[in-house]
Amino acid sequence: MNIYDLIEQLRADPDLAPKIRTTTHAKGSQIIKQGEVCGDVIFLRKGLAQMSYVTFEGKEWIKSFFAENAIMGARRCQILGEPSHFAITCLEDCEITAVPYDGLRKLAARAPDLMAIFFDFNEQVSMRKEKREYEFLCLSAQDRYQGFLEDYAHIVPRLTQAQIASFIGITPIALSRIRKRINQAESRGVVGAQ
Amino acid sequence: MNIYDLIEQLRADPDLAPKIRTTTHAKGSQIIKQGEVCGDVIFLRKGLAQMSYVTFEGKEWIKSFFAENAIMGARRCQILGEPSHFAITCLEDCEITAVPYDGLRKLAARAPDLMAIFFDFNEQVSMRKEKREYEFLCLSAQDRYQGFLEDYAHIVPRLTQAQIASFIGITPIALSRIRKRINQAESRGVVGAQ
DNA sequence: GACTGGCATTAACCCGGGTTTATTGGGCAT
DNA sequence: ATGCCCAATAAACCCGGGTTAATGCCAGTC
Repeated sequence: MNIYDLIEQLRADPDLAPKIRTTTHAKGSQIIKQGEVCGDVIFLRKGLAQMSYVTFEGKEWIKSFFAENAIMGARRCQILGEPSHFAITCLEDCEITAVPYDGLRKLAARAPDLMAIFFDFNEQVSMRKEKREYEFLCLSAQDRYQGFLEDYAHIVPRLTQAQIASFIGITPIALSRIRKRINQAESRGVVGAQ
Repeated sequence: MNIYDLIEQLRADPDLAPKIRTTTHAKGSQIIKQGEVCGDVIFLRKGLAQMSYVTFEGKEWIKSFFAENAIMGARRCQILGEPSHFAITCLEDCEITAVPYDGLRKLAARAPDLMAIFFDFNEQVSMRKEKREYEFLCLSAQDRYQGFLEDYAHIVPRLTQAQIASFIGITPIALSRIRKRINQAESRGVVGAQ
């Protein structure tokens, strides 16, 4: 199910339709700011975005990337109405459609097929988070990096090393060292083509 | 909503009722083994259990603890029918009620209030996982330990240091060093009662 | 009381990653 | 071509946590 069909389905509801807004955001701007409340479910039509925490010391740790056709939101705001612990920032110019969560939740209560879609969506998110927990618990930084290159191959070309490092939980310097190690291992291990 | 009421509600369904089994498991035994398929949703009536990964090198990393009145299961098995990446092990003698996920899922599709319960349950799990991701990304081992003591105060007395260490992603030796640091800081900082 | 096994702690050593600072090199505007 | 900015790399140093092995400390049990 792509988000365009889903948004069409939401627009069909007369209560919800007037609350649905489509907007554009320039690269670098923030769709949700850390510490603010935003109860919207955000459908990313175009562009690339990240969710990230900024710590007291001013360091930024990226918790997720989102590309075209993704669904984002701050669960904490949606469910509890409390301020978001993280920000959503545009890494490229973005086009989004925002739908208030409570309206969506009410509609879903009346529309079992919609509830099922979000139920399945939650399951997908759960499984991604489970994998990420596994990687932090059991894998080294190098293993996490190599796993990232595979899993996110489609967006890797659009990211900087610093962004990738922040996502796997290390500094850009440490990532640079890891890349060096990998290159050295490869040049030692691989016999030249001729 | 406690699990006893929920189980009663599930038993009311004639299709599902015969598939519901209540069993006991001795301390140390495994309810789900790593690498095996178990599509059950497991209601923990009594006892204490853990979910954990065992790596190639034989090290065990604990991903969650569950006490009385908790709901557990391997999402991967339930949703995809694939082998579980982790095991569920009893830390005390346990009494559980197991319900097949697909039956539950079908019933939920017909019973919106049940779907809503599981939807909310998923939201709770999502928020816990989000917190855990934050802790691994942004906090030091010491901060994670002190956070654990607060969040899990009710089960801390039932756990060993090694289990706590495994949960926060360090070795028991490292945890012992952290505890020493904390004690020293306290004895320096706190003025005696008299 | 002596033996045993499991848990927690300690010490000694090593290594990966953080920190700081400096260098390189590629885009891009003027 | 020049100068600027930023991403990426490199070098030097430090520290937290892993590893191994030894010690202390109970609680059972015979």
